[in-house]
Amino acid sequence: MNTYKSHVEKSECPIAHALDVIGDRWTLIIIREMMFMGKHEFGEFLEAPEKISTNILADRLKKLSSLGIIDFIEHPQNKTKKLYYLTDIGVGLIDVMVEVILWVDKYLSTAPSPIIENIKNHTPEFIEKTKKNIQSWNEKNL
Amino acid sequence: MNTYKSHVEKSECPIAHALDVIGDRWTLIIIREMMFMGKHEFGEFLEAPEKISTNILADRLKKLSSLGIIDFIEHPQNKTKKLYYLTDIGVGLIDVMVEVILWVDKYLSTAPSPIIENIKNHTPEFIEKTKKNIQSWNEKNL
DNA sequence: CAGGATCCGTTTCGATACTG
DNA sequence: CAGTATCGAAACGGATCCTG
Repeated sequence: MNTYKSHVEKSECPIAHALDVIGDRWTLIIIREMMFMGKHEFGEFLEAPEKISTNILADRLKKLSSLGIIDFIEHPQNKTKKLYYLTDIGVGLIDVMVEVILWVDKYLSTAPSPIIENIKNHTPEFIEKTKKNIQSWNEKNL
Repeated sequence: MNTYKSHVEKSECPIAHALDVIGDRWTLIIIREMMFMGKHEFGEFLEAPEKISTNILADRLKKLSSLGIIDFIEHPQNKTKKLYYLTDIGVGLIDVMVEVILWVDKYLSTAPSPIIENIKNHTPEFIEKTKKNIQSWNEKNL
């Protein structure tokens, strides 16, 4: 046994600051739904296969807002609704999310799917396309 | 309001399969300590600044083992100790971890640090160096 | 009727004391 | 010193209620 000298010095690894976002199942699910599924409404998030419950969803939406990762506006046609959307900080998480997808595919590989093939072979294009989708929604609605 | 047609079809986004690993604060901390700090022992993980408690640590080490992300051997000098190490699947998470680091730096920016500058400007080299460190430990000890 | 707050039974977490 | 047992605290799921 022989511990190598780490090339990263103590407390210089800032992953800690992301633990509240990345290290939480529900925030990740919400971000996934917004980022890749184009969802914006409370009721849409409830439809995610993980069956998030309403109190948890409300809590995490608040948390993500206070962290500056998402924000919301009033629904233009329905005063009782809000439209949640990713801020630039939130959109910035796409690189993390894509790496997660690639990792799952590479090592935990579930059934092969054409969309994963596409993401794998055209990663930058996929990221750009996703960002464009998000931004075009923002331009129309904000 | 105008929901764009998502380019990712329902249930084709496999992030779900990573939620147990990525969506858990403590597993992420353990992986960080192994990956970047070169830690291998139970007692070393306890020294992380997040102050993981012993039962949670034991639980997560078990969980990570059962997921195939880490494995362990008996300590060569001390029968009561185990040496935990990242498997190939675990090492494969480095791209995710690095993206998290870059995201934190870009958007949540804490104090600027030289090591982050280094990671930012030489990302592939940093990844390679980290992998090499891990692999050289593995070669010596497994 | 939709968002989301509240209440409550159950599960999980985590700090600490403890064991080998 | 690695790992377990215990037990109070917190999170969760689900139903229900409230408000606009």
